[in-house]
Amino acid sequence: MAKYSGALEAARLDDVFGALADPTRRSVIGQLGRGPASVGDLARSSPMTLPSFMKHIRYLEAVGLIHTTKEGRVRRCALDRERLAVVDGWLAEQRAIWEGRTDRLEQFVTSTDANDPRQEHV
Amino acid sequence: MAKYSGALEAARLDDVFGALADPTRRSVIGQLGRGPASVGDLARSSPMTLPSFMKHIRYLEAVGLIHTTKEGRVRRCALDRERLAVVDGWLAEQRAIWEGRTDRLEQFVTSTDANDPRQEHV
DNA sequence: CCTATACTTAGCCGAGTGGCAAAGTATTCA
DNA sequence: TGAATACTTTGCCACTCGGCTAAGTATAGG
Repeated sequence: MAKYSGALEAARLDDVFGALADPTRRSVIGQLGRGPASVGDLARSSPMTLPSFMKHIRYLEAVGLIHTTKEGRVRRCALDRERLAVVDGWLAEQRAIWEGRTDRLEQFVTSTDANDPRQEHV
Repeated sequence: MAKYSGALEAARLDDVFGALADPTRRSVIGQLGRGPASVGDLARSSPMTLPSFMKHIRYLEAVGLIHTTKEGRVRRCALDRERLAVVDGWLAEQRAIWEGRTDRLEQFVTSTDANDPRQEHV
């Protein structure tokens, strides 16, 4: 789960990409894309035991891709779409590099330290 | 590095997302986006030892994000952009699930607005 | 031929991931 | 009240990851 001190955006990328690197977690994201659901609902489509499944839920929550609330004995999960934007941002940045323009789009998308005159690669 | 038997696409997603979950590897991809480079060139921007760095190179190569060739005593690395398309594909799939029609990057990145009746949070 | 360069191989290590089973807690329902 | 439901906690385990050092191999250059 990557513990950076300064590079916030990089830490988020580590976390989010790491979260997406697992089929169970991607499946959860896919299901929550259709609307909120309880842990039990989500777990039903997975072959693993509940404690194991819960680890994935907590991982996703820690990373900020989902958030959960307890309602009675049920834990309801919902997607936090905006966290996925860092992926789009990174991809856009790469395309900007390929196309030789290291400027506006990238600046906009990775808006963590916008007052930093680009200079870090190599 | 996930070894699936049937689910090819899922395995690729595991691998590619896994590859992107590391800052050293993302940095390599970023550098190679500007053109091919030797292992030494790439490693120079990283604080780690060469053997450690090489592991990342081999990881990226195994996943299909880069390919390398040996020229004399130098190993030249180059980016395989098309492998990154699986990420685009997955994101598009998610967007299709929760928005149904939006596919413009800028709009997605900026879309923290919720004019969609299906979601109450965010 | 000798040396510097550019990896490469081998082996070790601590931390983290991803899974399990068993037992516990808190609600809900009859 | 008592039982079923829906997690939750605890503890264990195998394996991978990401880093290291040390030593080896293969060119390139002088």
